[in-house]
Amino acid sequence: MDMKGLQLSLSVPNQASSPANPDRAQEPRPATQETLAPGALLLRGIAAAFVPILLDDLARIVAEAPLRHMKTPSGLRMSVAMSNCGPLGWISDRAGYRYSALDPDRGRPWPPLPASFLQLAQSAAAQAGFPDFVPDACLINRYAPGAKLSLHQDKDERDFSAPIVSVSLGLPAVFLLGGLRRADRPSRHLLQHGDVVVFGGPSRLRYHGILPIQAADITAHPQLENIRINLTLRKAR
DNA sequence: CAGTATCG
DNA sequence: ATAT
Repeated sequence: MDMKGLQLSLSVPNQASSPANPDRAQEPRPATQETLAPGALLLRGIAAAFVPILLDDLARIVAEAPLRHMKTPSGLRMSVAMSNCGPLGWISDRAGYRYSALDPDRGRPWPPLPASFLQLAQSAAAQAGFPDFVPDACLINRYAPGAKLSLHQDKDERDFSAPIVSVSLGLPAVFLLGGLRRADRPSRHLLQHGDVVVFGGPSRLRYHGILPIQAADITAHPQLENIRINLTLRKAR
């Protein structure tokens, strides 16, 4: 049977609807914000004005520190390709999850955190009630169609008082936001190009994840053809 | 357990 | 959805 047709006909609970008018599908969306949970805020479209400089900086970063598929501690390949910038980078291998000042693939420091990343993250954090956010790590995630990130907690940082700031570019994704226990049923939220999620305070340790990405035609940015890029800024130390 | 396999 |  045609499972794709069936899935397209099903509504996704708790998920925002897409624009009905195709002519407006890639217009800049007005900046709106939605509280997903206490301490978790979705800022729709706020990265739009930053996109050209973000992509320019991103191209230089991944030219120096290439995206790669890390391994889980159990030795399995992650479907999301990752790199980092900033003083610290999140890495995963058989030795576990941790932050490292050196890119293990190159034996060199990660590229610097660009001003564009820092300014966007601090602006988003301030709007969410975290005016003093100073990230020291940015994880870069590249999702091709089919890539996903199953439900997990960000708990490798020393300082849980700082929020996580997550920037979405390119293909849309369904974001799962769970509770503090893995068994808590997640809510679902559509993340689109230019959206930023900030989660901190009582939501800092919520389980979260991304459903498998679906291919689509976004057309606006050749660098984002058929991929989703997620920038996740953190204070690791 | 940031993945995958298997089950009803 | 559930085990791991």
